[in-house]
Amino acid sequence: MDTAPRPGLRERKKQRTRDALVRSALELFAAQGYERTTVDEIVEAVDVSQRTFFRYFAGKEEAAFAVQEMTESHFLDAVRQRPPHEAPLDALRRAVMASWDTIGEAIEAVVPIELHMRTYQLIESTPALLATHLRRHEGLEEQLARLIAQREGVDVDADPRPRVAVALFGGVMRLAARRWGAGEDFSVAAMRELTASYLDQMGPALIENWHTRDKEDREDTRDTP
Amino acid sequence: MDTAPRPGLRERKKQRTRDALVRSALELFAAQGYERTTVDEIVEAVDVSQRTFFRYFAGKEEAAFAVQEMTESHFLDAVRQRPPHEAPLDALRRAVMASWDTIGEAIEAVVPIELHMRTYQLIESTPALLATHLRRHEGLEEQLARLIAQREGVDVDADPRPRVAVALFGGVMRLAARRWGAGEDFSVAAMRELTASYLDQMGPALIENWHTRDKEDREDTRDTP
DNA sequence: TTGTCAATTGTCAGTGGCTGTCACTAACCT
DNA sequence: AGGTTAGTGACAGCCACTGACAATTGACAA
Repeated sequence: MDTAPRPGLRERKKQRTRDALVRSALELFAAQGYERTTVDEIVEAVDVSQRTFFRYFAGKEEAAFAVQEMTESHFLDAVRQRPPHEAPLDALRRAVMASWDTIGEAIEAVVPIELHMRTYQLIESTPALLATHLRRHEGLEEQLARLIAQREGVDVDADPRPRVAVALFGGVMRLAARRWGAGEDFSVAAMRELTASYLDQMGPALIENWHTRDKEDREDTRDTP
Repeated sequence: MDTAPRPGLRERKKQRTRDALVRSALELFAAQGYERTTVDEIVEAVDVSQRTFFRYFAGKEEAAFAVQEMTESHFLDAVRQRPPHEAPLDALRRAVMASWDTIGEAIEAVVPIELHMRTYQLIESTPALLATHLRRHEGLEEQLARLIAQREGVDVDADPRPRVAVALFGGVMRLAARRWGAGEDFSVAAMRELTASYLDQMGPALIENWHTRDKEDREDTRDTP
């Protein structure tokens, strides 16, 4: 089970180079923006050739998502650890909250958490990065759907509910992230509160009539009711 | 209100050049794929300089989404035309269905519908295009949320329900599109059916217990219920 | 220790998307 | 007709990214 028997010098060196590239990239991105940072600048700070950078990362973007990658698999693990009696959406919600609490350490091993939060904010505000982020998010939804289907003992392709449930959940999670990025408070606590409050609104938003009181409000100024 | 008083020779020429570039691009994309098509190839078929292409489109991608742009604003119009007594999610659903019916003509003015469907399929299957598509989709959701809030007479930023409702709806619409792209039948009819069936599952997916029968299934193997 | 093999890296040359600049031409306006 | 403006082409250049080949270095055995 232990995935670390003994890395070996070569492996360790590789890991160090990779981490250094990620750190260099994220710092430069945070300092001057994603587009205004060239790959040459990134590699210069680590003192490797540009070609080496592209051997570690398929593109400049991949370096920007290196830490995100970690948090995503961490979240998937959190979902897997949810007790099976929890309802699907409940399990997803609790998994998110739980993973916020424990992801910190893993991140710090590569970059300061604050830098990661700034990167996340940068992703939300940089069109090119946001686009890639959303594509990755869809990939995650597919994996989640399979997990949920497995949990509930149904077939992902035969029963639409796993994918629909995850789509609903994912839609709201994205909304929370978007609003978080548009706000002022870039703390984890703010993210957590926003997420919770939006998830709470899933039920109310589905209710047919949003106006429980003052029906006068709906006097139609149109001709055909 | 009429936005077409008299185009003028200059305007007409510009429109023709733009349409020709879109058609050329979409045909080449469909024939050899997005990445394998160079801008030089696109402009050569229309006999303009590469520089001109980039004066019409911010990038190669923008040409790929030219027709999508039309369908999106068409859909927004359909939402605006929904009678105010329909519940938000009901109005959205009916607007989608209605816009499928009437979008055809507008598309044909630029490219054959079949080419548009192939392009849509290409977008779903090309990572770079899919990413951009998803970003555009989020932009659309924001506009939708404002529309819904206006319809219901609430404040988009004070009341979370418009954005949540749209997020739920958008999530399911994306799921339908994704599954459509993964399937075999690339017809509008197939898309319509898929959409309807997934929207029907929104309620069921939110139900706490997916297993209506055999409660034996849920005997908890854990200690803390 | 040393020689061999394979993985990692650097160098170089090139492609393709995209931008700035500038001069030229064609459409518009009076 | 003549001046103004918009659209265009040609050219130079930046930057992300790739293929090919040579140089280096860790891994491992003789």
